[in-house]
Amino acid sequence: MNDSIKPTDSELEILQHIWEFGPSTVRQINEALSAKREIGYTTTLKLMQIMASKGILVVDKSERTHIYQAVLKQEETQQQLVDQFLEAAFGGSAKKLVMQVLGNKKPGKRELEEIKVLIAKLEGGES
Amino acid sequence: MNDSIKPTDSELEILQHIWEFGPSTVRQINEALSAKREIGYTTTLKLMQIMASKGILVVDKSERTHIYQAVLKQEETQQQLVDQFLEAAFGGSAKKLVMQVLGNKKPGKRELEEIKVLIAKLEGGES
DNA sequence: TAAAAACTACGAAACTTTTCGTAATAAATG
DNA sequence: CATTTATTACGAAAAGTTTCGTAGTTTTTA
Repeated sequence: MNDSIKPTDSELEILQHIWEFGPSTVRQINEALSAKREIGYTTTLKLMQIMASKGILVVDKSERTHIYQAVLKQEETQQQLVDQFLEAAFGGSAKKLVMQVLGNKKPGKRELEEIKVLIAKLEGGES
Repeated sequence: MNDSIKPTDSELEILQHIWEFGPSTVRQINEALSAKREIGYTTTLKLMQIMASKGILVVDKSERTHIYQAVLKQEETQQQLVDQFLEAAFGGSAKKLVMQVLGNKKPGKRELEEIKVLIAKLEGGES
């Protein structure tokens, strides 16, 4: 049931690009990564091939230029990542993580409003 | 200035024990870890020695049984971890992370209250 | 005091991740 | 059509992480 994945940091960089721009080619991703740091084309290719073999990405090979897309939805993956991070870094306490983030990253007024709305909803929809 | 560390998952398990119980011996930590998973004593020892060599832990060798403690405060380390995680998994958006955590972990009423208090403080202390 | 238990040190194996070079092939270009 | 460019496949090196065995000491125990 619990096929919890564990993308590495490099893999997350790739996922983030796919989340933002949709199914992508090796070249597109390599160009995005190259903007941030030096990385060879075949390095990116290999990373993506490994991600496919792990079942993180799925490949469309119908054309010569392969197209990679994510198997899981962004939200599913992020949820797993949050769960793992919460456990590893905050002993599982969601409250501590939220307080830490709010206290130190200081979101703007508008974002705080959205968060308050969500909290109100959570308190209203009493479980 | 920015000596950003990157503890591995094993290292975080060890840090969490030290955060909770204070400076510890290898035996104490090994017993805690052993409760969760199988791990040999010398494995734990080696991990802690490596953490010391990386500057994550500092060792008191004045007695035969060495005592290890964390170099950075829990909050400092967690802040760095949050920063890195935010960047790697949520493209740096604190709001998205908070919304995701609140939405899926559903903290209890009391915890939500604490969070609201913090938000009120953040909104009051207008920047 | 002899044997057992507790510790540290150290090397190295097994894995994983990251990186890239080389080769083979297909497509585009001059 | 010959050459350059784009693409995938593959192997392997380099670096980092995790694991543990063995050896050498010191301490405790029978």
